[in-house]
Amino acid sequence: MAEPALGATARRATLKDVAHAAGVSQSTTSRAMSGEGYVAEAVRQRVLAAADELGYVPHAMARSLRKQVNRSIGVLVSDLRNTFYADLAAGIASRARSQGYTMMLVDDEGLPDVEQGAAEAFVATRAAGVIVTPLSAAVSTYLLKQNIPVVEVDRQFSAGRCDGVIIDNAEIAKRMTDHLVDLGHSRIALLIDETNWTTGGERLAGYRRSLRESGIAADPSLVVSAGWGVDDARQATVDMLARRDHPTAVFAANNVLAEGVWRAASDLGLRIPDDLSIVSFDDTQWMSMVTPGITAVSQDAVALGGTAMDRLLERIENPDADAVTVVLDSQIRPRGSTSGPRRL
Amino acid sequence: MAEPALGATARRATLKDVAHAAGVSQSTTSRAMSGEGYVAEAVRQRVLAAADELGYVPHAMARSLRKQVNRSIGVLVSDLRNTFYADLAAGIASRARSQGYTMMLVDDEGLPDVEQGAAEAFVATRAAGVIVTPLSAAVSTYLLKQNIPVVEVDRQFSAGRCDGVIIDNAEIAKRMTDHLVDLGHSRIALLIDETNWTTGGERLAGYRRSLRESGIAADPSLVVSAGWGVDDARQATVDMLARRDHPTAVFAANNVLAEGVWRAASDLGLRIPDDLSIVSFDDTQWMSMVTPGITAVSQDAVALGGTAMDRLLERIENPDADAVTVVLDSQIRPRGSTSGPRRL
DNA sequence: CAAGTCTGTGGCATCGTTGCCACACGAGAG
DNA sequence: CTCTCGTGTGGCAACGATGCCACAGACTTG
Repeated sequence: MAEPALGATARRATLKDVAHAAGVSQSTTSRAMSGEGYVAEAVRQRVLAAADELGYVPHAMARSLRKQVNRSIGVLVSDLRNTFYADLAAGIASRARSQGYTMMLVDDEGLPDVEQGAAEAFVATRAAGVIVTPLSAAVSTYLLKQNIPVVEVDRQFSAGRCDGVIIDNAEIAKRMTDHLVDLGHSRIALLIDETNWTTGGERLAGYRRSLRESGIAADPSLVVSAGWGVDDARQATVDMLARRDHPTAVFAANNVLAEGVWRAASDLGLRIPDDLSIVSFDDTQWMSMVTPGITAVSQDAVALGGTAMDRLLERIENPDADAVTVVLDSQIRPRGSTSGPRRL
Repeated sequence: MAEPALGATARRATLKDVAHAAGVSQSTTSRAMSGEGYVAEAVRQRVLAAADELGYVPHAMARSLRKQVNRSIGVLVSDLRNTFYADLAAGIASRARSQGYTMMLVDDEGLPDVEQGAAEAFVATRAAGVIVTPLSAAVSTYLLKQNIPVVEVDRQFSAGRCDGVIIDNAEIAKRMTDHLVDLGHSRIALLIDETNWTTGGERLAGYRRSLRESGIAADPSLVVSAGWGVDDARQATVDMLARRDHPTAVFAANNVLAEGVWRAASDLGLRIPDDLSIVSFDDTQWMSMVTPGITAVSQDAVALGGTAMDRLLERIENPDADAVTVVLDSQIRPRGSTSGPRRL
C-alpha cells in the first residue's frame, strides 16, 4: 500500500478514485469489490490491485446509508467498573464480534439522563438493536417506539413488550435465605440498594417468601437500604450491627454491598462466620479468596451477555415474533462464611 | 410523539417527512433544526412541532457523510474481563461521553487477527480517532497510514510516531524489587507473562536493574514465563516453589499472575509472608481484602483511560503536533504480604 | 440469417443531510 | 422611482456507495 502523499491533504481514497485508477466505472468497481454480478477476471484483478495500492477501505456509513442496513448494536450498562457489568459487556462483545457486528458501548453511571442520551444516540446512528441494563421502563419504551429491537438484560422493566435475559432472582434469593434459616438463623438482615428494579424487588420478595414459609416473623427494620457505594454499605452495616437486636446473618444483595459488609465486619473485628454469617448476591473474585470464602449466588455474567446478543440477533431476524424472556441458571456457591448463629 | 402506524412498514421519519409535514422545504427544515441561518420564528416552531410529532431523529450517518466529520472513536482493549482493562474503558467512556463522542469498543482477546479486524472496522466507520492497548506495532502503523489519530495506552509500540499514555513501568518495578531486597531477600522470582510488550519488557528491566544495583547476581531461572491464565500461573508457581533453590519472594508482573501465585501458596499451605513474600503489579480489589493484604503497584486505570481520551482530543484538534507520551504516576501500596525471608 | 441468450460494462438515481446559491419581498436610502 | 440591503425561503449538488437498467458484443440455436 502506498504512503499517503506527503504534504498533500491526504484525502482518503474513495470508490471513484479506485475506479479511475483501474480505468473502469464505479459500477464495475463496486461489483469487483463486492463479488456481486458480472466482472471479467482480468478487470477484477486490476480493480483489486488499484484498491490495495490506494489503501482503499469502503466507507461503512455511505454503504450503510445506501443499503439501509447497519451492522452495529448499542450496549448500555450501568457501571463498567463493576465486574458484573464488565463481564456482561465482554460476553456481548465477544458474540457481537463473531457475528460481524460492531458495538457502541455507553456506561450510564446509573444516571437516567445519560441513559436517555445514549438511547437517542443509538437511534441517531440507526443501530440494528440495543442491549440494555435499564434504569426504568423509559429506554425500552423509547427505543421500541423508534422501532429498534431491544433486549433488557439483568433487569426487566418491559417484560412482554421486549425480550429479556435474566436469572430467577426471587427463587435464588429464597434459596439463599433458606440456607441461612436451615442453619438456625432467624434474625437475617437484607442489605439492599434499591427495590424498584426487578433485581432488587425480586431479591427482596424471595427473602420475604423464605421467611414467611419458614414461619419467621419478618422484621422490617432488618431490610436495610444502603446507598450505592462500598462506604455506604459499610456504614449501614456498622450501624445495623451496633443495634441491640442486631442480626446474626447478613444477606448482601450484590457484590458492592457485600464488600461493604465484609469490610465493616473486618473493622469491627468480628469473626466470620462465628460472630456473623455473610452471604452475597453475585460471586466476585475476592469472595473465593478471602478467608473464610463468602457463600454467594453465582451468575455467569458473560453468558448473560452472550445470550442477550443471541436474543437480539433472533429479534433482528424476526422482528414480529412474541417477546421472549430467557431465564438463565444461577447457583449458590457454599463457602465458609455461613454457620449457625452463636448462642447469645 | 405519535405511535408508529400499526401494520404500516413504519419507515422512520426523515427530514423530508418533517419538511412536508411543516409545509416547508428541506433546506428550511434543516436550518430550523440546526439553528444555522435565517428562519422565521413562527416557521421554526412549526418545524420543531412537526419533528416532535413524527419522532424525528436526525440520521447521524447521513449527516456525518455530508459534513465529513464523525464524532465517534474506536477503543481496542485486550480483555474486558480483566478489571484493569474494564477500568481503562470506563475512564475513556466517561470522558468521551462528556465530550459528545460515542465509543465503539472491541475486546481483541489478545488475538492479533481480531486487533487488525477492529482497526479496519474503525477505518471503515471513519472513526475520529482510536485508543488502543496494542499487541504489536501493526495497529498503530496501519491506523496512522490511514491518517487516523491513535493513542497507545498502557503499552507502547510506536513511541514517537503516535501519542502514548503509560506509567513508568521500569522505575516502579525497580522500586518494588528494591523493597524486597531491602527486606533481605536475594532469591526473588519474577513471574511474567511476556517480555515483548513494553509493559513486560520494562518491568523485567526494572527488576534486573534493582538486582544489579544491589549487587545480587541475577539468576535467569528465577524469571519465569507463566502463560496468560490464572491456572498457568498457579502451576508455574507450584513448580517453582518445588525446586530445591526456590525463591523466598515472588514478584507477579500483573494481577492475573498474582492470583495464580496467591492460590498456589494457598494450595501449598504456605504462610504469607513468613514462608513466602508476594508482591504484585496492578492493585486489584482482592489484594486489599485477603489476609495478609498483597503489597502491590497501584496504577489508576480510570485516569489512564481519561488521560488517553484527553490526548486523543488534542491530537484530533491538532493533528500535526509532535507525538507526546504522557507518563502517569503509580504508587507502591505496602501491605502485609512482605517481610524478611525466613532463615533456611 | 434472424432471434435469442449470456457476459460484461457504464449511466444514473438513490439513501438522508447540509450548505451554497439564487431569488423574492419589504423597507429604507439616494 | 430605482437601488441596495436585510430577511426569509427553496432548488440543487454534493458526500460515498449500491444496484437497477440499458446496452454492446459474442455466441448459440432454429
